Order: sequence, then C-alpha cells, then structure tokens
Amino acid sequence: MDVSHLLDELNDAQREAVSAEPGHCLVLAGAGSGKTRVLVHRIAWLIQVHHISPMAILAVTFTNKAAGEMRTRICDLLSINPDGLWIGTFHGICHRLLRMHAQEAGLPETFQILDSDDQYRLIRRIIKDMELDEGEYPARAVQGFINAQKEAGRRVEDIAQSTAVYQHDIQAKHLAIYRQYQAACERSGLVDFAELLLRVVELLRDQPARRAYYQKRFGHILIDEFQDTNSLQYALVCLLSTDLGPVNSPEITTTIPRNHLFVVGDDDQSIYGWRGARVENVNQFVRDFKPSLVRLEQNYRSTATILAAANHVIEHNDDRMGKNLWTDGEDGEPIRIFPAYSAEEEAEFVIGRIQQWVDQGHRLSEAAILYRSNAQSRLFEQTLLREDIPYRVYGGQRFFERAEIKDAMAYLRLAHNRDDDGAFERVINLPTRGLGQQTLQKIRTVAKESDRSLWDAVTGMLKQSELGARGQNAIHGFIDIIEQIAAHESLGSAVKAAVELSQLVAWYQKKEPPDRAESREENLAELIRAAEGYQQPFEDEQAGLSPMASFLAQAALEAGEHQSDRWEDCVQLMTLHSAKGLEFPLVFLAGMEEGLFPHQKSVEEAGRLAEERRLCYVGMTRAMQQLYLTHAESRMLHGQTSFSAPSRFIREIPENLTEAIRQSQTQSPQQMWASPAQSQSDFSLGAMVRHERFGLGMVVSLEGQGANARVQVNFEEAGSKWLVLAYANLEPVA
DNA sequence: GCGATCTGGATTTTT
DNA sequence: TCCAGATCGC
Repeated sequence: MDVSHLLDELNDAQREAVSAEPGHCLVLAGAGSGKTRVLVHRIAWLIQVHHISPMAILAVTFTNKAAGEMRTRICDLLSINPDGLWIGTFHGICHRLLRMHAQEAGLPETFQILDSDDQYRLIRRIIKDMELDEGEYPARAVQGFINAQKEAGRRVEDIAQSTAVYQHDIQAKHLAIYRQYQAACERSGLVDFAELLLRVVELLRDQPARRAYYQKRFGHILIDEFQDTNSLQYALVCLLSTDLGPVNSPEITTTIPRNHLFVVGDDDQSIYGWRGARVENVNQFVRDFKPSLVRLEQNYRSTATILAAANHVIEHNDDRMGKNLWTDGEDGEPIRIFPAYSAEEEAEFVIGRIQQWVDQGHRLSEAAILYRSNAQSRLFEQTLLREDIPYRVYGGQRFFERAEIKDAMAYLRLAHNRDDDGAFERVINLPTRGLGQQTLQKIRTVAKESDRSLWDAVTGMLKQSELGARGQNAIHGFIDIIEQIAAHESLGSAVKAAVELSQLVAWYQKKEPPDRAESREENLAELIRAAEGYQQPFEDEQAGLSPMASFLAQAALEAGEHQSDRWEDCVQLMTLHSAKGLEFPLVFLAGMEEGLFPHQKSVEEAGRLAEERRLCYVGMTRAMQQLYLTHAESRMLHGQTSFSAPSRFIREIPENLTEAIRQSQTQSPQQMWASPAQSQSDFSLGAMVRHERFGLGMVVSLEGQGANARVQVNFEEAGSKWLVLAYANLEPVA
C-alpha cells in the first residue's frame, strides 16, 4: 500500500514523530506547529504501515471538541471509519470502562454522572444537614477539597489514617463532609467527574487480570495536551502501561507484549495548574518512561516578529524544557502597543482598529479580543453594540447547564433512577406544588434515619399517611408525573413527557419576563428535538445502556455548545484561557496591566507568575498577522477607579519588535520599566509630581517595590483627588 | 411562596 | 459596578 501521503506534507520533525519506531515517544509541540496533524497521521501510520488494529489504539484528549476533531480527521485521512478505535476524553473513556465493569468497580449498573453543579448542590445540602456554619465551610471550598483529594487518589479512609494534619477541627470537618458526600453519592448511585477516573484507577490497580487485559489490548496509547494531565490521569496512564515496573506484578507483565505511549504536549502552554494540572508530569514522563524526544518548533501560524516577541516573553520562565519557535515566513508588522488613558478609551481604540481592518477588506471574524478575566468583556460589548458591530462572546452558560434544561433533566433522571436524591431535591417543589421547607425537612429526616433515598422515604411515608393532606396530594401528583415519564418507551417521548408534564414552561412564564421565558421555552423545545434525534453511540449500546441512560450520561459529560454557532461574521471575544488552541489573523491582548495581567492574586502567591507568563505566551501565539497589546492607565474595578502600570510582560518584549501607537506618556512602556529614574527613591513624601492627565499633585504615601510599587498622590488640580498610581506614570517636579 | 431589600464578593474552566 | 445569595415582610 502506498503510504507516502502520510508523510509527504510533513516537515522533518513531524515526519520523525509520525514514523517513530516502536517505543515511547514524547513530542514537544510548540504553538501552531501542527500537533493535531502529527497525532492524526501517527494513528493512520500505525494502522496502515504497522497494521495495528484500530482496536488496539487508544487516543486521549482533554475536550470533547478535540476528540471529535481528531476522529473526523482520521476518517478523512484513512477514508474509512476506523471502528473500534477508542478516541475520547479521559472522562469519556473512564465512563465507558465503568459501564463495562460497573460491578467490578463497585457501582450499580444504573450509575449516573454528577456534574459540577450537581456536586456543588449536594455538598451544600450536606453542609446544611450537618448543621455546619456555611460561612465557615463554604460549599465551593469543600468541593475544591473533595475534588483535590480524589485527584490525589485519596479516599476518606486514606486521609483518616494519615495522622496529624487532620486532627485540626477544620480539616476534620472537611473530612466528615467528604465522608457524608461519598455516602450520599453511593446511596444515589452517583459518580462525580473525579470519581470516574478514581474508580478506574482503583479497578486497574486492584484487579491485575483486568489491568493485564487492557494493557494487552491497548498496544498504542496516544495522549494529547499532556501538560494538562493531573495526578490521577498520570496514574491511569501508568496503570495502562506495561512498562512501569512497580505497579505491575512480574508474573503478569512478562506475559504481555510491551505497549507504547505517544505523548504530545507543550510545557510552555500549561495554563491550568490552578485546577490540578501538573506540568511536572511531562518531566515525570521522561523519567518514568525514557521516551524518545521530538521537538516541533516550526510554526505555521504567526509572523517571525510575533514569534520572536513570544519567545522573548517565555524565556523569562525558568525550568522550561526549552523550545524556540521559528518560521520561514515573513517578519510581518511590529507588535503594536497602545497605552490608553482609560478602559473606555482602550475599547474604542481596539474597535477602531477592527473597523480599519474590515475597511481593508478583511472579515470581522478574523479579529479576536482576548482578555484575562470575563468582566473585561463588558466594555468591549458596549462599544461594539454602540457601533453596531456583530460579535460573539465565548464562555458563559452551555446548553446542558441551563437551569431549565437541568430542571427537565432532573425529571428524567428521577424517572430513570428513583434514588437520585439530587434530582429529587431539585424538582420536588419545582414548579412549586405547595411543599414547604417543613415537609421537605421531614422527608429528609426520615430518609436519613432509615438510610434510604428521598424517593423511598417519601413513598414509605405516603403509605403510612405520615404527611399532611396537602403535602400528600402534592407528592402524589409528583410521583405520578415521574411514573408517567418512566412509562414512555422511547427517549424522545419520555423527554417530551417530562417537559410537558412538569409544566416548566408555564412556570417560567409566570416567574420571569417574557423574553427570558421565551428563550427557556425554546431551549426546552430544543431539548426535545435533541432527544428525538439522539443517536446512541455504538459503544453505549454495546455496554448495555438504555438510550435514556446514555443520553443522561452524554449530557453530563458533554455540556454542549456555549452558544449556537450561528456562522455569522463577527468579532470574537474570549478569555486568554478559552483562546488556547485557536488562531486569528488579528489579535488584541487587552488589559495588559499589572494586577490584571499578571493577575494580582498570581503576583501575590509565590510561584504562580510563571503560569501567567505562559498564558501571555499562549495569547501572543494566537496571532497570525497582527498583534496588539493594549493597557489602560485607569479602569473601573469593583466600582472603584484603579490605576495600574503596564504589564511586566510588555516590558519583556524587546523594543525593536514593537511600535508604540501613542507616545502620550513620558516614556514607552519598556522605558518606564527600565528607567532608573522611576524608582521609589525618586519620590518622597510631600514631593510634587506631575501626571500627564491629572496634573500637579503631592505624594502622600509610598509603598512597594518594582512592578507593584504604588504611590498615593493628592491631585489638587483634579479637585483634590487621592489616587494610587504606579511610579512609572509620574514625573518628579523639582 | 414571592417580591423587595440587603449583603458580600468579584481570576481563569473542562469533564 | 454588578451579581448572586440570604433575609425579611406580607
């Protein structure tokens, strides 16, 4: 078979990776270096050249989107549908394994997935039930604690046994909540996201035969975005590998042919440390598996100037694996830096430049405005709205996260599994059917005392007539609805029944303004349509899942699009985090200010600056042709005007790669930072200073050093305002 | 059960 | 400033 097409369009490094000999391989893939292409071609290479069965290949990604894209591209490349090939997210794959081995993993066959929102609600409920102070034990923090424990592979028992730290009251309480939470999950047959992974890790760890089976089956394991893996995911990879001595008993490993890991990642693009991702896993992988190493450094996206600038910024980080992006393309235009007086002016400037871009015959959708935090989108949106320019904001609520969808889904969940207490709590009185807190509390108490689910408890209480007449009626009605939904055979009609019988639409119409209610109604209609057209994945069917179970799992695992992607031509607005993996001809990094980016919290907490810098690197490398960095001297933050110096990341770009749009201030940002004249020693209490905009003022206090240095000034000309400023924005007056 | 009012907190996000 | 969540009064 002619396989030249698999290598023809690749550069040397890509070719080296795709055709790497059996053994482990680590591909360090810089931004825009064609990493997905390498993964896809590698899989095709394994199938067509090494005649590996698709069944023996496991490809893991981080998002459903990436998994879908990879599948499509493989289909295109091979022009066959590689059935049996496992491509999915860590969670998707673990879900699949648990469906196949529910019993062995200690789960009921009907187990359902608890998404973050469900998890949060459940934890809050438990904290309330335990009569703990919600101020002292915020559910969010406890949720973080529990997930962190699970991600470290720690069960309640593991922690309870490990001594000292958990003797303190707070930790002991956290642990107690964890215990209650886990018990509640088990009673209801619910599995949270971390649990999906942990159960599989435990299954493979404790059952050598199973482990051996999958080690043998998956001869080739490919993992994307390895820098984003957490401890649990790393543990899973180790368990699936035949090579990691300590976890495998010799009698088993010797009988299994060696399997191969192909890992792709970029330590410079690790931006999810705050949610448990461990860049260290990349180095750990090198130590544990001694892979061959391929660097993809040729960039096909950005101009040489943009790459040079990004390289300079990222070089300020230590502990890199080292990589230098290059291109054989053109130098392109300089990085443009705009110092705005205010955030409003920044927005106007950015949108002005976008209009110019369009006037030059380009498309709106080629322009992206990237920012550090979501709140920054507001001003841009206002300005775009005023100028009547269409735009799209990424992020926000996704389809299956919408309240009305979750409501309807709770009816379905309950119809599917009566023990789902989370679902019960959510809709037992929604729409309100006259059940008060008292009745509800009574039901909870009974359930708790008899260690039964709420559904069991309430049906029991009905039989014993332990409820008031009104409550009795209400609950009868509710039970009736659930039973009716459950009686439907097809998924589509069950969902339709859930939406109709629940009378959610009427409820929202009564409760909310017409436009809001209308959108909810549309979403519910969309839900029915989605259910009616739902095609159960082959694997789910194979695993013996009912369409309903599979639909519910899908909804939790894949929350759907943020917005219906109307393919309109519009400006793209998103956070730097959401921009990862995307590219745009024209990119604005807005709000490049100390305190905002790098964010204050990351500056304060030791060791978090490097990740901010990587985020900057990610942002810069999104740009194909033009890159603007803008910062505002003043902006409204939490209802107060605050003043900030330009971001240190601007300073880290050599001046010869940049062009200052306005030399309004005394110096360019680079000079502001570099100039020895602008240091604390040049200011003293009571000294007079001048500010470009606020005029003459007097120094009333001084604090901080370097980037965080601030001086408080009383500006008499500006109506005796006391403003806190960066030194760099002030000029001493003799 | 629900609207009006008060309060506190405000990176980043996928599964 | 702006939002969500808690609290209060009917």
